[in-house]
Amino acid sequence: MTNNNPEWTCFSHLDEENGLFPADMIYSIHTYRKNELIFRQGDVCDALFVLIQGSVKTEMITENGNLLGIEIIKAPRPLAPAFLFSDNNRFPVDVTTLEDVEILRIPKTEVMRLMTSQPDFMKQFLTHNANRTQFLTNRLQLLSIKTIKGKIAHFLLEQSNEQGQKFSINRNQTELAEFFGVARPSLARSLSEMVQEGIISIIKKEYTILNNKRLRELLV
Amino acid sequence: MTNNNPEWTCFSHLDEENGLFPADMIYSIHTYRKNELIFRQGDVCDALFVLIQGSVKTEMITENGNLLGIEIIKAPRPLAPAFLFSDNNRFPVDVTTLEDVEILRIPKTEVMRLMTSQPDFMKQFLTHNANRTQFLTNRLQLLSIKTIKGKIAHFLLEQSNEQGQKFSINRNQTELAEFFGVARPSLARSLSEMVQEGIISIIKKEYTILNNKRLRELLV
DNA sequence: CATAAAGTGTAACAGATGTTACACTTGACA
DNA sequence: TGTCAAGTGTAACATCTGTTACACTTTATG
Repeated sequence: MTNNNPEWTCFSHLDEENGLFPADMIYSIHTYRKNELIFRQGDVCDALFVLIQGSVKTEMITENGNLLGIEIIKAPRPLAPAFLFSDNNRFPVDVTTLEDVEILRIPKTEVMRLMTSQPDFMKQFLTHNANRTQFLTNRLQLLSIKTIKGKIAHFLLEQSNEQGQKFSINRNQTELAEFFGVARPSLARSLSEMVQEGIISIIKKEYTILNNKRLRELLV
Repeated sequence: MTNNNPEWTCFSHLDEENGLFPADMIYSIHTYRKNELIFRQGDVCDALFVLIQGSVKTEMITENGNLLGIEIIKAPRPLAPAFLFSDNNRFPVDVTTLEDVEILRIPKTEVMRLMTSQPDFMKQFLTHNANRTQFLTNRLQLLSIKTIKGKIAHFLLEQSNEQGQKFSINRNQTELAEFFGVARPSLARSLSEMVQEGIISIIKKEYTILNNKRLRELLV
């Protein structure tokens, strides 16, 4: 999960007239200076906003999975596209620029028209939101598990689904602890206990699941 | 947030030919008996499945807000519509019937066609998914708060945004505790401490915020 | 190779929450 | 009105996690 979502790179070359969008698309471009508050929590979200230049920060769950706090969004990416069509279509957070930014604004009605006339646009929009939902669902599952060992088990079992019993994890303990929303020494304690109990082994960043059954039991 | 989502009631009368869908819509109807496992976690989700008769249970976050566990879905409602368009389009959970059910299946390509040809269908689909995302985001914010008093503060402040400083909550302590994912006596302890500290008052199910500032400080 | 920075293992202690148990209050209903 | 079930308040104790601190190991960099 990266901030530079390839789905939306088309927008970064909007001015090159690359033909992905109809010539008659209704839109406007807005520029803001560094450190401007451009959306407030509660603002009505009646258009699709796409960050096409620069970066902003919001306070929400981050795309790289860390807990609530500051999320930094870099162009090109849409801003809260899921809220455009929700019944309570208001921004859930404040959005502040980190540098000079350019934002593409497409009115909701125009988005609707694009969706019906441009299948590729629709597909991108749907896929982006679907991925976001899946990501949120997964994070929610992880956070719903209350014990640290349970979180570890959930995470490792997910990895092993994709990569087998032995795999490497490219995050250090500090990053993992943030990802789980726990304190680093607490994570280290849980990990070393799981190693001592023979459930997993850790050599550098190589994790091996030794006892699948007992790992599953930790999920609770 | 109710299980009988009015957005989708159109599907419950599909056989009445009410004209909401084109006569040439491609679909199939599948029936299952009670206690059948109809989807497995990991199954590819290549069509839109709409439960039009009966009820099923899944293990996920529930729509009424309780933590992981059994979610009961009653017709009419789509099953995991967000996963249809995600890159990893697989069911995140097992789905089991609770009674005899009927499921409408619309292939992905047909969904795409409907979306472009039927603006109302598209709108319903988008709105449903948007609401779901908003719901998940909100739950995630709540779960990200680690202290019980913080969760209570988040919840009460949300209520007061909608209803002012004084409002009634139609959940009992047990339900609230489940909603927060904490133990009931622990919730009771935190509530009574907040009352003693003069931050809120509780009379029956009437909650009043007495000290907005201190309540906010509990969010951390 | 030397050194600093980053990462890891671990311990002692504090604080928060869960568990269990029980008394009391309220509300529904015969 | 009496009775029972559901809901609430609260206490004692167990358990888990966070905090802080520090030593050790590994990695990056000059």
